[in-house]
Amino acid sequence: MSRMSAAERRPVLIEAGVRVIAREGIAGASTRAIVAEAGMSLASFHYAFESREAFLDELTASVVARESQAVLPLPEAGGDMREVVEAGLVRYLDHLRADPAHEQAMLELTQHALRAPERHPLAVAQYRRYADLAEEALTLAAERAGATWRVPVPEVASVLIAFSDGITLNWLVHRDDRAALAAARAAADALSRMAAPR
Amino acid sequence: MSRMSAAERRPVLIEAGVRVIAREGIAGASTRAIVAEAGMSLASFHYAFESREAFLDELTASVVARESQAVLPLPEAGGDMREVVEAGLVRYLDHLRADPAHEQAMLELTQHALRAPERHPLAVAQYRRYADLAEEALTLAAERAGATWRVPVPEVASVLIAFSDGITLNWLVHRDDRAALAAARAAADALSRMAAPR
DNA sequence: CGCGAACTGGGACACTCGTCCCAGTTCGAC
DNA sequence: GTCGAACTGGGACGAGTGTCCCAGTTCGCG
Repeated sequence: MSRMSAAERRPVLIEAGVRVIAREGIAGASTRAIVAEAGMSLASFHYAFESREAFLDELTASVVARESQAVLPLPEAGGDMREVVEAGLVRYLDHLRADPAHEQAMLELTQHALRAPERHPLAVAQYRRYADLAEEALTLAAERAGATWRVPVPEVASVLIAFSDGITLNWLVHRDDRAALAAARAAADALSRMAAPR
Repeated sequence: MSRMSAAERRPVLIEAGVRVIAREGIAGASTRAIVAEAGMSLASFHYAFESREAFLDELTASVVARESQAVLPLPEAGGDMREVVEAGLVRYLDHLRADPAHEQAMLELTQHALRAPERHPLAVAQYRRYADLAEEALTLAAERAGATWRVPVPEVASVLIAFSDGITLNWLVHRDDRAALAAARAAADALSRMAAPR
């Protein structure tokens, strides 16, 4: 590997790590597998990162930070709240179908963070980010639909995230687009009932 | 370890395996950790099971097979469909709160099964079992509420499972009972709208 | 009682893992 | 150009892994 500063190396390793985890899971993401994917030597890894755990923590944080293209911007669908929310969920489903490995990797990172108490804040931060995105999307949706949320937006967002997670997990198991769409429709229905026309 | 036939040993090892996975995750469920938990020697493990993977497969199947106390029987709540479904979900939440490690273990087993194509059928079977339970519960709920499902029950079940999964995952991250209840209420609302009074 | 099959414990194997070390190379600053 | 710091590759380490082997023990059956 040509010369490269530790600071430049970190993002390269993280990209490689994301690819390996998507392909093989966290269990398969050994330091050796990661440096092989990145095309560098093992020593470079521990020159750039203190440990594999520290690497995984930074990877999680970094991948979560840019988790935004999935839902936003909302597709420009008109209609009432139900339709707008459903369009948003359908858009998310498209994203999921386009890159299932990525979403599966996110799930695995969550579970990995859940396993050790000292990593729990990472999982919370991950979901904090999801919540921010969801709130933004929901506010936008209310604007589009000309409605207001009767329930505080953060609470609506929390329900939206729970629904998306469940739909994701089920789609990963069955790869059943119809079922996912049906669930998305039901979710949109439930969510839209937390809003009232303005 | 006192003398024991391979056939008797298998369930004992599986119980031990479930405890280890709940405590330490699949990654921590080494053959040595499992036999230590079961109080037997390493050789007994491979006398009873061909390999660790075969063991995990059988463990998954066995644990899924008896996954039923969580939802059924439905608590005897009267009321309309929304109330009955909500009561069922609340009951599931109680079960989740009582033994989070178990639900987390189930999630990990699903993801483990999703990782290798040859184990994918196991994940599907796991969800097939969930679907059966959900269908049973939904049919019972319709009876209780004196209503009928306007949508085929299997489809309602699939939505119910997606919602429960999502609520579970989010509760495992945040341990936020209020948020889980809010999501359960929203889910019950959406589901009940797939039924009509008889 | 005897005998063959079933089961046992302990040790060993080949391997992978995260991490570390160290002698070399390459760079930027002076 | 020199020099010190930054970076490199390769090899080694100790620990942990799944699996296997084998000499012993124990049991049920005849």
